[in-house]
Amino acid sequence: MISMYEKYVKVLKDRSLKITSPRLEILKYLDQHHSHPNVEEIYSTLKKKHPSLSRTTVYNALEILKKNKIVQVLTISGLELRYDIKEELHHHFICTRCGAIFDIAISCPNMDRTIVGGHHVEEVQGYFKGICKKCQINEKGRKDNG
Amino acid sequence: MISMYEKYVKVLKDRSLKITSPRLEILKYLDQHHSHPNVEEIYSTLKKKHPSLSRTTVYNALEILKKNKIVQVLTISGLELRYDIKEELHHHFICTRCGAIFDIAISCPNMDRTIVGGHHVEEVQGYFKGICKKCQINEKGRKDNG
DNA sequence: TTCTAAATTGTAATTTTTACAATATAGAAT
DNA sequence: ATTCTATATTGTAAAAATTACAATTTAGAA
Repeated sequence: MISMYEKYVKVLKDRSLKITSPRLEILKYLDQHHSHPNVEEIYSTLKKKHPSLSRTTVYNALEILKKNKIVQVLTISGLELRYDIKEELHHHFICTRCGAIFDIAISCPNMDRTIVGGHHVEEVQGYFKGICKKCQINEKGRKDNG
Repeated sequence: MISMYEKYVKVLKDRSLKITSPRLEILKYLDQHHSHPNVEEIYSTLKKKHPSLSRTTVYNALEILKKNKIVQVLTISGLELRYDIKEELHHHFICTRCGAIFDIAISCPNMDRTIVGGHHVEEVQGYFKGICKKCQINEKGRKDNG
């Protein structure tokens, strides 16, 4: 039987990173929850099943995964860092009402740029901020009902 | 003689905001320094000429100016918020080596979008991260010299 | 000039992230 | 399998950015 961690082991092995339980758990969490969680969400969720987990370990592991381009860091919130498993390039939308972050799959000619203004580009992030679909409906209801 | 603050008074008046010394100074600072400063830079610089200024006032004033769309907040750093007087829409580049932020004037079809993925857009930010022109030269020199 | 809502100020608390030292462990070498 | 070492984990404490809040001051209207 193939372990459910097999794919995450491979991801780490491919980068010559040590296979550790916290790293596997964090990778699995990000792979299964595309809510762009912050550190606290990852930590508190995993802590339940792995009481020995340290918050610092989550920070350390995410830092290593970021450096190895396995995860992506979003600064969209301005309040805290949010994390995402790296897949195809895409933009993001954050709702200023509920805080939810959504992937935005639109074509963008500037996404693949390797140079802008003479500077060497290593990462491109497109952020949209506003009110999400769901919150618009709630807001409408609130207004309609006084 | 027209005060050098005339234009900032107008900006505030146009939004029915009270004309206060901290607000005028902050506006002038942002207008004259397009380095995308953080709160600490604004505060410590203005504090020299206006010793009674409080850090909280800088936070409060920037919050008001942001709400009134007079200044723009950049979350590009992830470490702290950086501020910019709002002018024509443009993207930004941050150097991960020296922290400098540069305006990037490139055309972008997604910049004027008012809806993405069904969500209502109020703000669009395009961030590029990498090594700036200057740091590339320094880095090269360092490598060449061992 | 008087008045009041709003702004400023300073302190304290909160939140997020980093620093660091002690312990534990993955994986290589034996 | 055992030993070894560089690296990872852990917990506590510190740092940095931001927010909360109450007291004082003030802009601008009456």
